[in-house]
Amino acid sequence: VSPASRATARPVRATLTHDYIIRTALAIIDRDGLDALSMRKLAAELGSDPMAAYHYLPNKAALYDGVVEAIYAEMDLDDLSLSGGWREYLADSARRMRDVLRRHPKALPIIATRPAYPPSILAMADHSLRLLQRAGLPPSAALDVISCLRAYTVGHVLAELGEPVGGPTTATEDAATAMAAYPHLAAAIATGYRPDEQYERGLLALLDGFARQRSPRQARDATRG
Amino acid sequence: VSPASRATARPVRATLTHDYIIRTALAIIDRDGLDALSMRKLAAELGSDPMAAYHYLPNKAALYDGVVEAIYAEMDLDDLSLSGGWREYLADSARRMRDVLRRHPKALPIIATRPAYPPSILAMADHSLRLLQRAGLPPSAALDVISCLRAYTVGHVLAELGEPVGGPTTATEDAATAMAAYPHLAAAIATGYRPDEQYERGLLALLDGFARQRSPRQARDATRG
DNA sequence: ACCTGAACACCGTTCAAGT
DNA sequence: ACCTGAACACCGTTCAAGT
Repeated sequence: VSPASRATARPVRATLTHDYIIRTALAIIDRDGLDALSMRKLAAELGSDPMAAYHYLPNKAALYDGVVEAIYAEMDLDDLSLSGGWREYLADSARRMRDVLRRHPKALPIIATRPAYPPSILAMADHSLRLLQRAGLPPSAALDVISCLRAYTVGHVLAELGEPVGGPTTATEDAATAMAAYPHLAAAIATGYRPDEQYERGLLALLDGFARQRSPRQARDATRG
Repeated sequence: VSPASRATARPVRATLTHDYIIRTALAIIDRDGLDALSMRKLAAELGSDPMAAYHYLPNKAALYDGVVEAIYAEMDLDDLSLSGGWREYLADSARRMRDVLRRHPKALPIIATRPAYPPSILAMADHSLRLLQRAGLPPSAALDVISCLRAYTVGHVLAELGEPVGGPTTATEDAATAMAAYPHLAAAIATGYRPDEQYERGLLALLDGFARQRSPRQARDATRG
């Protein structure tokens, strides 16, 4: 490595691979944000012509798809305990999903909206459904359970870490001042924001609620009063 | 109005107002999608120079903020019953939120990520907290409840109607083929997708779960077995 | 096969100018 | 005050060309 090439920071070049392109794109997103990722900037980071990536990808949307796939691939399920009951398994896999999303806050808009069916997610879903059906739930109800858990998890991470799509808000009144007129809201917010505890509470509430739906008689009794 | 100006479709021009600009922007998003909204296209629709809007808005991000605000303003709470218990009120306001989000699927990415504290939302939140505290919850726990409900609602609508941020996916394998290897998943999906019922199930599960957390002894008993 | 480079039709926004 | 129009520094992608 010559001193000159060391001085030019990035372009060390590793022959360009689909995988290498995707990993570089994810690095740019994590570092500079979703809007900062352009085909031209990606090329500069790769040390190639802006058009070189098009030999491995049909368009920029495919780049996004690859990035989402790469993120989900980070979720390893090997140490996910299969021995516990359905509640433990569903809770653990939801927490694991949350952890992965939280690792890439700048990528949340594409994670939350681009379709992706990576083996990790599908395997988790399949095992979840198996456990739920074994516990007495019909297939459609079981699917509802895991769909709602996923929706809750994505929504919660988005609320916690999601950056405004379309660029930063023009600083007008912030939350604190707007809420001054609402006493209960102001008081509640003053107690602080603890996203981990909040997520955990909602997760357990969802699981408890679904467990109760499993036995309708019990649920009906509890609803009164 | 001359025949010529009637022939040129759009540019009827109404002197340009902040409100009129925002409403036109929302109409473009609803019709053509988020990426189709450009300052130049907006100007064409308004019948003005591309720079005219900058007299009412500092930048495009402010346009997005206005659009989100306008969407939330659609939610009218006047007929939201205040007489029922906290569960009825929380369920109703969550459903109302969902209805508004579903009316603007193309705008979901900005709704889900841009901060907005419109009176409608704040008033709803405040009343919810009041009811929850009256039911015995401490302020922080009450805030957790409504935050989780909002996260769940946003996440669910996003999963149902969210279009891929960054453009349509390059058609590779679709969901159906990818899931062939996962029998429980395939069987569950074959039963069909009913988003309304699914949302309702998750909503009630969340509320049931939170209701149970309210009385810890009862919850602890139910957890075993 | 893999990569380049010019070119096209777009962007958001600045800036000086018009009324 | 309100709006225009040229200009700047960007975009994603097509297309012909190089090795």
